[in-house]
Formats: sequence, C-alpha cells, structure tokens
Amino acid sequence: MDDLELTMAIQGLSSTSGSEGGGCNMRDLDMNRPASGPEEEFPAGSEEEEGGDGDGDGDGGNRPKKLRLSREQSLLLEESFRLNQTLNPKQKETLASKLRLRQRQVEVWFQNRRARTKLKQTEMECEYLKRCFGLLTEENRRLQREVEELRGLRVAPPTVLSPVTRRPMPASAFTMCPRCQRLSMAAAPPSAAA
DNA sequence: AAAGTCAAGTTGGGAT
DNA sequence: ATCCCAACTTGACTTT
Repeated sequence: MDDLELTMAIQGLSSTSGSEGGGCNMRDLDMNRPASGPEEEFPAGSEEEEGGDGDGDGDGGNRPKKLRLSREQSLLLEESFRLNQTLNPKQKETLASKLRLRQRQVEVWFQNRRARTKLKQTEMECEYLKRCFGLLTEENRRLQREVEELRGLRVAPPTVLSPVTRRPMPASAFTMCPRCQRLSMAAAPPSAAA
C-alpha cells in the first residue's frame, strides 16, 4: 500500500530527471516507464497491446524487470474488481486499453487478486474457527467438571426392610404407582421358595 | 540480511 | 484443440 504511494511519487516526477544519472536513488529507476517513450497517463508496462500478448518480454532471455503498477492503475483495477471479480474478454480488453497494459497483465492481476482475496478469507475463517475451538474447549471442560460433581453427589438407593423378615427387600419388590408416582410394595409372590 | 509483497511463469484440470 | 482458472512457484523489489 505504501509502496503504491512511492510509485505514485515516482510517476508524478517530471520527466526531466536524467534516468541514467550516476547518483540516482533506487526509486528513481522507474521500470514502468517505456524505454524512451513520452510520459503518458499510465506507464506502459507492455510494449504494444495487440501484437505480442504471448510473453512479450523481448530481453535477451533474462526475466524482465518487475512491473509496479501506478496508484491510478491500482485504483482502477480495484474498482473493476469490486464490480466483478472475473472479467470477460471484452471487459479485459477495455480495461487493458484504459490502463495501457497488456490484456495478459490485467488477467494476471485479477488472478492474483482473487488469490489474495481467497487467502484473506481463509485466514479469517481460520481465526474464527480457532476462537470457536477455544470456546468449545472451555465449555467442554466446564461440562466435564459438572459431570464429575454430579457423580460425586450420587446417592445409594433406599434400603427398605421387610416388615416380616427384617431383611432388606429387593427393588423388584416395589412398583411405582402410575398415578401418584410413589413406590408401593408389589403383591407378594405366591410362595416364592421353600 | 531476512521477511514480506506482488507481477509473472508453470502446471494441471475442467469446460466448450 | 483451445481457453480459462486455480494453485503453486519464481524472482524482482521493498520494508523492517
């Protein structure tokens, strides 16, 4: 972002500066400017738009110097991107000629811009999920503690002594009254055993 | 000097 | 067969 400002400052510089000068600052080297061309609204990172779309880098094999888009170019590209994130060929052509860039450069910019958008979204999602994980972990711990507490509170079932034998009666000896929801003694089994 | 940024190259896969 | 795109990589350049 601030590099754009710097680029802007360079673009705004008058063309009087001798580009080949000895003591020139790094930032005086404006590779966006056409080799010996006149100053224009947008720097031509490309030579001619139409003819050489297929890798127009004419240098002797070396990778061409890195293009830096001017502030105006970036703004217009961003604006277009806001309207739609992919371009049809017509839009690409129009935008490229407005920007004085090759169509391929516009295409690449949009590809990279989509990639950046996606990356940012993924990072945000990641942060969100991390936060969710933290909250759920905390909630899980809390519930575990609660479970432990409830386990500690568990009481043994009541022991009822038989009025006859004076021994604890089995649970099967009771039934729950469906109306009053109270326990009552089941009917005595007919002569259970000897 | 290391880390970060970003335009551009490469590759593979889907659509037509 | 061609085009377009996403994903990944490279390398020039800037920032810290």
